[in-house]
Amino acid sequence: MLIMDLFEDGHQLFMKNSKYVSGFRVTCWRMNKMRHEKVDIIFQAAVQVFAESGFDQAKMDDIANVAGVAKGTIYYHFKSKEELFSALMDEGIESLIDCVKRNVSLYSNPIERLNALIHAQIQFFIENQKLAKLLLSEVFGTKERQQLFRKRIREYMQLIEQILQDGKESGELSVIHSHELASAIFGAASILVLHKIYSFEGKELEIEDDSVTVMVETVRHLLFNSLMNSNQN
Amino acid sequence: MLIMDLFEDGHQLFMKNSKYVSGFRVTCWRMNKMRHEKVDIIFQAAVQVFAESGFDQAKMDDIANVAGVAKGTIYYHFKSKEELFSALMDEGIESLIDCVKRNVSLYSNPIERLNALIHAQIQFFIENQKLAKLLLSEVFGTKERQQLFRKRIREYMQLIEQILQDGKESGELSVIHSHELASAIFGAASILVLHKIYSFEGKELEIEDDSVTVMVETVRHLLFNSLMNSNQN
Amino acid sequence: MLIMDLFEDGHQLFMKNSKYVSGFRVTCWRMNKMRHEKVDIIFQAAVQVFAESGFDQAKMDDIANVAGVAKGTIYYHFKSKEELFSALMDEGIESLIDCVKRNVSLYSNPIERLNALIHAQIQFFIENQKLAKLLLSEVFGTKERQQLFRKRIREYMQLIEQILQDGKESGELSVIHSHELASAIFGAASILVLHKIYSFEGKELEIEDDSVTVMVETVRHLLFNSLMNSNQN
Amino acid sequence: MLIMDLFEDGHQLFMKNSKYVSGFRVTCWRMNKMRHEKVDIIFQAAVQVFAESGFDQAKMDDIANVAGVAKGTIYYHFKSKEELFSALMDEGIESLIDCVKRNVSLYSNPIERLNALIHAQIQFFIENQKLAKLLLSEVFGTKERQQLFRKRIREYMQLIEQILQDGKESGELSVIHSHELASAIFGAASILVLHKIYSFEGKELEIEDDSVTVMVETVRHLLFNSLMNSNQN
DNA sequence: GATGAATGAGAGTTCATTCAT
DNA sequence: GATGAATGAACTCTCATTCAT
Repeated sequence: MLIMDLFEDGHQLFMKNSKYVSGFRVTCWRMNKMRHEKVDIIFQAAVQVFAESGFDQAKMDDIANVAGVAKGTIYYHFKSKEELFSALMDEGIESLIDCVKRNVSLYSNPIERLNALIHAQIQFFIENQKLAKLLLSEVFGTKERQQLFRKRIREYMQLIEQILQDGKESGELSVIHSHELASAIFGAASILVLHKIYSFEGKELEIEDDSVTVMVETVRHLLFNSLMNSNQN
Repeated sequence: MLIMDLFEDGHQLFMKNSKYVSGFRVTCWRMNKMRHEKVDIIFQAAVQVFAESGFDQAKMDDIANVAGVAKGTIYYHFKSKEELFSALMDEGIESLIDCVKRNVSLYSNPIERLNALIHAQIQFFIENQKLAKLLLSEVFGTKERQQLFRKRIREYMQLIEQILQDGKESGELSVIHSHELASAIFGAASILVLHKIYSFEGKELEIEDDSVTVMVETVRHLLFNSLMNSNQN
Repeated sequence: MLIMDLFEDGHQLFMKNSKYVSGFRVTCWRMNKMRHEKVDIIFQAAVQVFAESGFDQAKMDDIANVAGVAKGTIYYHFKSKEELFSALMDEGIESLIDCVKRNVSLYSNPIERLNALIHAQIQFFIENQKLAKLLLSEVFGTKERQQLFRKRIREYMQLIEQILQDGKESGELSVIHSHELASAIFGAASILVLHKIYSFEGKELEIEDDSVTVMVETVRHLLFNSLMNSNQN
Repeated sequence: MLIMDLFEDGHQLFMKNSKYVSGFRVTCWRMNKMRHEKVDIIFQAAVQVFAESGFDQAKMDDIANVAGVAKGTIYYHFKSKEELFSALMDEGIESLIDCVKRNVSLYSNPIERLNALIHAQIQFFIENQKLAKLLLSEVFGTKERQQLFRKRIREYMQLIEQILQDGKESGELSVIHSHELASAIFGAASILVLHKIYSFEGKELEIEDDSVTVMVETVRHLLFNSLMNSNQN
């Protein structure tokens, strides 16, 4: 029996009732931060424009236009383009971590926890495709600013690493180089989703789409099965 | 016996005698393109500057300074910043594909081929860290230009996918969703290396460094072992 | 006997009991204009901020902050930044003129009147250093607005000129080009004080400071003695 | 006999053949700095625009228009508005100092030297009226940048002070508080000229104008005569 | 072939002013 | 009377690109 079948029925992601808060859809029953309404409008516009064009190409004018406010209004609420972007990314990464933590915490078994993590991460990225693009395209760059994002992403990877180590200690997981493995797993799931998103050029990938299931299955297969056929031995 | 031990002695990467051609170290006995000397100087400078700053932040002035040529000279050889960058990326991706193909072609067994691919890709990125940064930070973005790079990266992923399918057909590999799996594998290896490169902040990661072995082992473990301990059954 | 000894004991400046009214210290028993309290608070803040930064660099935000009122409140009481500034300068110049007139009027002898004027002007600038900076840095500029200030400063210079002409007519003063002389005298006293104020960078020059006496002596010496030694003849 | 008659015939200012170099008319047979032609054009335009509007109100666009170059050209030669302005002021103050030094050095007698200084300064300001406005309106302000100008102006005042002290020591001059006196003399001559320039609103004050003589006479009278009539004793 | 001074469209940012509350 | 969020015109500065030499 494949481990990937383990949760097929039982588990429910903490993603119901998700709603847009401050630009990207925040899932997991996350508290709505109460915030000035205009700030939220700007956040949403910023996510869209930054995701479309990347940090450098994004113009404050465009963000203002999309938000339907004057350019000055953005600067009334954010000190600079940089700060707006950072606030965005911080909130994004925090949301990812919150969401995944919440889903993982439902299980105590490392295998189940890892499974939940994979599922949550993929689903989070699908539900927040703009953020996914932004995160993964801006997190790897050499600019000063991007070092901060990598720091925060490392926090997320430590989540993974912790599960791996727990499982190793309890003997339930077979793990070597847990630190490296964590980033490999993060990379596998992230690039897979990103690649899928881009292959849809234009249309948004729907959360109900079968490909979500396919992606989850793929990563689970990678983690919990050997690609070598057992009848090879 | 772990598959990852399979090649420990025997196989030799096609990476000996690598030399810098046009800016990034090109491995695998790749033919030196014969080119105008100035063009090569510019290429090398461009790789460095683009890798340091990303496409948007990189200034033609800086490239000219690093290259030690006048700004006009760059424009004599390249139509635009865009074209210079594209030429760079194209050559980079082509080098990656060449290198990996050459190493994979040494084996006929899908498992060994996959193994060789992993090894080659990781080593290529370590030997060409600047290119690695550039490739992975510029390939995921929504700009027009980046779509072309993704197209070329997809070529590389198809290399992986082909091996997976061959192994599936021959019964040697246990594969589902080979298309998705290919990008997951690419992502795992890429992000792992990138993460390692960035964790060295400042110093360059040496090819002799143990961490290279660690990274190869990590990906192989992910591919060829189940993270579930067999004694779990 | 030097004329500069003439008044050493006897005369008392009209500057006792000076108090701050509308931002700069107003001396000479000047009537407190009864004014809306908020207006005075704003005036005081404005003097400070304008003196620190000059007209152009001064921000309405800063004035509002220093005053502890909302920006809108300033606009409720003053039509514009320009008007606020003009009101300030007008009041400042008016204070200077009032103060000097009052002190001069104590004497009937042109020499004594001139002497009193010098003393009063220097002391006024020392007691209102911020105003002094503002006055002298904003009065000489080519902007439209500054022409108005120059006009008012000319009023002050006419005070000087009148004394000179009176003395000339009565034969008590030896004067040529009284109009030009008036501005030279104004310049000598003003720049001397300003230079002194700036040489104290940071600390405020105290009214009790000896340098006040020194400055008064210096200008008197310039006016009432020849720099040529009499034994030169 | 009045000292102000002393030089009426004999002395010749080092101001013949003056020509514009880098924006303001440089007198005193000063060497033409050999400089890129465009830089000079920009300098001249900058002097004009800065003198018309002051630093803050001056727009780089205007300078570019007046100079007949593109805005970018200014930035090709000067790092910033600030730097352009500083270069201008530095050169201006240096020119003043050079010119005055040269004229003063023709005489050995402190009285004659002081006389030459007055004459040279007034003539310099008349020949470089734009610079005069700029210098005197920007030198007294509280901005960081202006502290540098004051420092340089102090250099000039030290020239005056040195003459005063020399004369005091040789017994030829009757001086008290030479430091303060120096700035008073500077102020008298400067404000006198500035006041005159502004009173011509519109037309340029010509160097041949009688008022130049009047101004020189006025300051000399102030210095070398007592305003008190001798028959007062 | 190579140069680098010149260009100018375009971007981020500032801030006096307004006005609904 | 007082507020402060919102505005948008205006400004400085950047930098890819051009072209005369």
